Amino acid sequence: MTEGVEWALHCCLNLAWVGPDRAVTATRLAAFHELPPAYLNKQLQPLARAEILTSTPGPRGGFRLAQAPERITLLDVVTAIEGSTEVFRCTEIRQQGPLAGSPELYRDPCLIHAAMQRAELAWRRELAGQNLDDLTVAVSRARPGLPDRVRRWFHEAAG
Amino acid sequence: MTEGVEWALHCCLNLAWVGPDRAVTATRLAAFHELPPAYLNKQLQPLARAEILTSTPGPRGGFRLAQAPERITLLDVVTAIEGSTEVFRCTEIRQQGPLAGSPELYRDPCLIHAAMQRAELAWRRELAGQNLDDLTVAVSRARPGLPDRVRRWFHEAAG
DNA sequence: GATTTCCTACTCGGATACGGTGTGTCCGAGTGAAACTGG
DNA sequence: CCAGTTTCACTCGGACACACCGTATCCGAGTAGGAAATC
Repeated sequence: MTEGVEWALHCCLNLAWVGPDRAVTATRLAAFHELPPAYLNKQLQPLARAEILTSTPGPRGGFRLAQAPERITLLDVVTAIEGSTEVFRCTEIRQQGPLAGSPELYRDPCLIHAAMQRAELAWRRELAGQNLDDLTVAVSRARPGLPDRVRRWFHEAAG
Repeated sequence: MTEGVEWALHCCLNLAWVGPDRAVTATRLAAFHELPPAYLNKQLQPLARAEILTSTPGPRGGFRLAQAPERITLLDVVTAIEGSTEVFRCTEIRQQGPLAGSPELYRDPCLIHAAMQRAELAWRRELAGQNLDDLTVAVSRARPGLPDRVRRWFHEAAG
């Protein structure tokens, strides 16, 4: 899995602290975790295309959450970065070889593929069951003072 | 995910049909699905290291299942090929940046990491819940005649 | 004919190239705010 | 003082290199079986 997923999740969480009123530039989001700014910008763009973030160019521009945190699931972020293709790619090799008959025999799904799909479905279900708001709640419980400090840091020197 | 996982699963299934009495060469396993023989051999080696298969060199050598099919789970095969590292790599970027304090503050786990771990655990649990024997049973139900034909093909011209 | 020796073909196993994708960087198009000018 | 215009710094967005890992191939080490030679 791409490390862009990790960056995107942390950035979404930070944007959740800041709130939708103020836009945060990719450079500033990168500075918060010491990430390469241009590359982070590149990673955030699929999130904007997926309508998880909104991006505004120009001065006082930047990124902000496009929806309420409770409406953005972890699955949304992951699929935005990694794409919606299954991680296990079934190339249907069962249809190749000396014993492979006519393609009509293979209308029923490949059972190995099906088994992997079940596992992947469980993974997706778990990811879809948690949203950004759950994360903010959990973090504010584990680190009561942190959210305000983060919010203040993003407000300061931002304009 | 590597396509080697798909190959390994199909090969393990075929070896389950053949049974542990006879060894099957990588070349013959490859021919059954029209795969590049040398590369398939390379993919089967981690399975041998993981003691899922046993490999014997020399004439009449090849691969065979090292354990009973019901003792080999899909998770075993996947981790043998892909490794046991988590697919989501937490690089602890929360510890980097201007607001990152001393490392002692980060003894509690990264909550984003924890959330991804939960999803991955669900995935692993689903994979561990199915073994090779389940697959053979399912296939023999969906395609009653297939197992015997596969068995015969691997027996013929093999010695 | 039995036994020992040698040889040969066969198999896995690791070492060696190639290509694609993730990683990282740079520059241009567009925008909004601020400054300047004129009334 | 205020409105209109111009300028300009700032931001995203996509185009351009680099590196690593998955893909693919080849050759050597080791082995088992059989053939040949010997007793």
